[in-house]
Amino acid sequence: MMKRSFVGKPTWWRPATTEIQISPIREFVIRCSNHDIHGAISAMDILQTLHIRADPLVYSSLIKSCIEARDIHSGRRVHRHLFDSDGNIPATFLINQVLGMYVRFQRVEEARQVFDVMPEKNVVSWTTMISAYTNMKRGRMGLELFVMMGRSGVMPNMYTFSSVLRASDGLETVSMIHCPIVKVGLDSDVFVRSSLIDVYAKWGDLQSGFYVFDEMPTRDLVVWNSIISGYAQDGNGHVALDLYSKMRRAGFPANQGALTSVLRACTGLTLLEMGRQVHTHSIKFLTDLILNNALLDMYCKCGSSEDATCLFDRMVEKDIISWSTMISGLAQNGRNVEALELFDRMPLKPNYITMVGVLFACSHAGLVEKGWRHFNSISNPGREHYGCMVDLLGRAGKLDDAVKFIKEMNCEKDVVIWKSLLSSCRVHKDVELAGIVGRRILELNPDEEGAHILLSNTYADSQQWEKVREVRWEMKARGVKKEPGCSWIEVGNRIETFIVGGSSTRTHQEMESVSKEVVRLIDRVTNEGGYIPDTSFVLHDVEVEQKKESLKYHSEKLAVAFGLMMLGKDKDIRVIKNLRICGDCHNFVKLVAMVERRKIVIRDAVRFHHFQHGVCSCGDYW
DNA sequence: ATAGGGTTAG
Repeated sequence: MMKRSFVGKPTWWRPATTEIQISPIREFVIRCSNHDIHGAISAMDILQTLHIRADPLVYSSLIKSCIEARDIHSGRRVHRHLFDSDGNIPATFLINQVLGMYVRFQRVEEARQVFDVMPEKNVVSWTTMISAYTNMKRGRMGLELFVMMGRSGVMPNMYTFSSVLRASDGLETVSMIHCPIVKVGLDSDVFVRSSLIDVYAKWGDLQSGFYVFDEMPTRDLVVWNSIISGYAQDGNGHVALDLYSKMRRAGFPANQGALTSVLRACTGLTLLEMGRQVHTHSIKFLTDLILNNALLDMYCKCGSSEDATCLFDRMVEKDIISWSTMISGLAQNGRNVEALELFDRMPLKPNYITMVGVLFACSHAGLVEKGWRHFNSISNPGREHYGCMVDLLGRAGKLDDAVKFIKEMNCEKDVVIWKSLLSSCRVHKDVELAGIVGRRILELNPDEEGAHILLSNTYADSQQWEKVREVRWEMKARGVKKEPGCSWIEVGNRIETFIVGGSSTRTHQEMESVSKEVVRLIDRVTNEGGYIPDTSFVLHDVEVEQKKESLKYHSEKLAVAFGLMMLGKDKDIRVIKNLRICGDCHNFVKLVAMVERRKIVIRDAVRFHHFQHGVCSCGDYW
């Protein structure tokens, strides 16, 4: 009798590859993967011991489930399965899915390892890696991969371009990427366009960004917001607001992103009333963290820390930006102690920016000891932190300590640091040190306007008119111009601007009545508040009467007078000034707030002054 | 299977 001989395993035990035989298991795996990943993977283990290769859909479904369940361990098991089963190389699209999974789990290096050994990389593989790197702020690597991709002969698509644009490190790179986009006609894609607009704006070429925007046949909300936020961030709030209303007229609804950009524009322009209006539109998005943070910042920077506090207390979710915004916002509004208390209550780890706000609060509250303690708690202090400390020591009159600190500090001694010291020299009338520091600044940057002014002011304080003339002459020779004092106030839906001695938005006649109001106020505070003009703030060597005359027309006085004339009794007067408020105006406004029984808020170049009942929130320490 | 915009200091 012939014996039947078997070679290897019996035929019925052969790896089954047909759809019919595996389909029950496949269905089991897919069904499991929705609620029980471990069970599903165990089923895969069984398949493997049976030498049954699951079909791609099974893997695809499993990977998706792992991502959804945020289960990286199971993800790794599926990954191993994919490559272990009998040496076959998985389909590229499956490996791409594995890449995507690791990227989602923030494991770019793991993704990279898989990517590097992929035999066939397609557009998706490359794009997944490039966008992973750009999202992790590793743009350099993203660009490198983009170049490698080109060399490997794979054509980028719109997905690739919109990702790689965000990795660009300067205008040169942007235009280098822009060229091929135009060449292959991918600039019609809205994603590519919004990336282009954003990245042009980011590197300071808003004009090119606007050009990309302007020639678009079809736009969507994101494209609109890209250009709006570009202008808002560039400090061009008026253009941003104008574009926003155009967007609304074009029929687009205001979503979170758009409202956030509009708020930023309001913040930049210090438009509190408009900001409030935006707030009412924002209640639809009550829980949007970014929008809330923008609102906090708007209220703080528009001088209403009360509104900011109220919103902050109601916010369900707060991140480090919310806390940092509130801390420095309170400090900018003279609520330094509260700022520091808030910092003590903060449940999150402070970052670089948080500590800038904390030190700012210490320096404006004159808390030297506390400032030192906080400074020493920073593990890796940077330029801004050193700057705050110089400010802190200088303001407190510890000029020697400030000099010592600068000498010993482990960071570049730039113009900002020296300017901070120079302004302390002026406050504490140290003419000698001012001369040295001023010269130092002008060596670093001969066209530094602020240093010239500070220096000449310091000399003027101590009546060294010869030196004042010297500095003024040097400014003239260098063509350095003093920025004229300028104040503005929001009345109705308009902004009224006042420059020294006049107005840029009112007629001559209207100015006459504003001047009359200033005179009336001066009389009133002189009689009822004992106001004496402090002519030491007039910096030219002229007769006393002439000095008094010139003080009258400081822009902040005009703006305050205008506000009192135009706004209802129940409204606070809110004025913004481009330079620092002068000492005479500071005293004057304190008295006006008292005799007129009004709350007056002036934001100068550095911070807010809240005047009420004859005192200022800064405690005259500024 | 891969893509775009919005928030804190200076």
